[in-house]
Amino acid sequence: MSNKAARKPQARARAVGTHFDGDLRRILIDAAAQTISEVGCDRLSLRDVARRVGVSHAAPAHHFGDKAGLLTAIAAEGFHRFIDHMATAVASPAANPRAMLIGLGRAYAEFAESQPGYFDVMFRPALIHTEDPDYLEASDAAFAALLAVVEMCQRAGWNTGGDSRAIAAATWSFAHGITVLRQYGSLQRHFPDPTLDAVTTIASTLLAGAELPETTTPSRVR
Amino acid sequence: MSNKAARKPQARARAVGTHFDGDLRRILIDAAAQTISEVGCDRLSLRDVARRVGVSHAAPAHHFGDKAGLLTAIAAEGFHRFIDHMATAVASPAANPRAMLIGLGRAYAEFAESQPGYFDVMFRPALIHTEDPDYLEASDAAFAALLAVVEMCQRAGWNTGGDSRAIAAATWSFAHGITVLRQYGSLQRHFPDPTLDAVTTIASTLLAGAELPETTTPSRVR
DNA sequence: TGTACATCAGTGAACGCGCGTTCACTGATGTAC
DNA sequence: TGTACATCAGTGAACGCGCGTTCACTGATGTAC
Repeated sequence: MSNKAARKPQARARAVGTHFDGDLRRILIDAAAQTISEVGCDRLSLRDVARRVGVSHAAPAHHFGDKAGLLTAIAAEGFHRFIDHMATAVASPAANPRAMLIGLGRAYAEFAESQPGYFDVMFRPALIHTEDPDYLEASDAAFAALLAVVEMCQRAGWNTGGDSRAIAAATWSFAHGITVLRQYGSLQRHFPDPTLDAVTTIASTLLAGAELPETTTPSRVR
Repeated sequence: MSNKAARKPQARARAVGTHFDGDLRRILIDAAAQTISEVGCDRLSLRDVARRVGVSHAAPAHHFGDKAGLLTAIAAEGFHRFIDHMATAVASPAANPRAMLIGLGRAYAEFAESQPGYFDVMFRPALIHTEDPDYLEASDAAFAALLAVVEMCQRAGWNTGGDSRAIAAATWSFAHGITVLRQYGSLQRHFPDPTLDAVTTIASTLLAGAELPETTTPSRVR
């Protein structure tokens, strides 16, 4: 038995078994993500997922232990997909660090839009087993990937004095904020363009705004 | 009958009645917000709220129609409290527009931290009656207040060429992202300082980072 | 090749639970006359 | 001042529902001998 297998023995279902040849785990995750994209995290039920897949309602519990176990597996899978999506965005040519960071924000919003079932679970710690090693590993890898991009931008001469972790946290926060407010429809209400171009505009706008006078005192409103 | 009363006749319970003299509506909202801060939006039940207040389980439905009605009332009340909180933050002296915007982000995170029961409902459109006039009015007023601050900063010479609505959307997004990632614990995991000072640092960092070279091409990672 | 056994994915019946909503009602209060 | 009536906040019993979890089980497969 290898160290890796000893460390997470139940991480992947073995491709042997009776009715589904070990695929049921993955099938259940896919179906659950699809269900979440339709009805939201909160209305997901194990019985509904089982019904969609066509297995008994006890099957999901058999694979994931409990409901939080299924959601945890979805979140971990979501972070892996997220990392892949981000890597694609960063790999495409960007003229400069600003364009790259803006592209990252855009990719973030794209991911949330194209895979809402996964995205919604990734940031709902109350619903999952946050101490699950697979989940933590995937979540940390996502942050590490973002950090790598930030450091690449710094090596290109951007914001060289800043703490890269703080910059990464700021970038993540900004992208996350745009994305979820967009999902909620809050941004659309006040900023009519509903397309991803709006994200680009918004991101550019805040970055542009940073070039502000340091010493002027603004006049009071009313 | 005044126009205002005609416009929203059911907006406030009249201070007449039998057992609670019309206060039960407010008491239920407070208790529900408290409950949400303890167990989260999703686990709120009308019966639990009624139990805490000490009334029959049918009383909340009597006042709010249904569960979404109660949550809608909480969201509207939350936006009103939010506006008050922001107004206080903006009223305190700020040396320049950047400090003012950072203070706004800090106030945003403070509000979410001090009144989580309200904050959590304000951005959960799936759970409320989003077409409710009170809710829409309160939500719009909050955005208008933010817009006023942005325009004040612009009048002080900051980012004068930017579209004020886009800037406001960007500011809101950034503050929202920091706030919810902090709530989830995602930021704490990668950026250890758990205090509000971290918010200030993060906000400053992104704004500082905007002063980036426009034409440099970053080197590829790996 | 054949037999016996171990494994384990998936079953389906049963459980107890808390929920939202409905509805006929009670009883205190305000008001018209 | 007294009477009759309308209003309406809050009651409590009853409903049907879908849920998560448990558990003894079935039956297909892999493996040891």
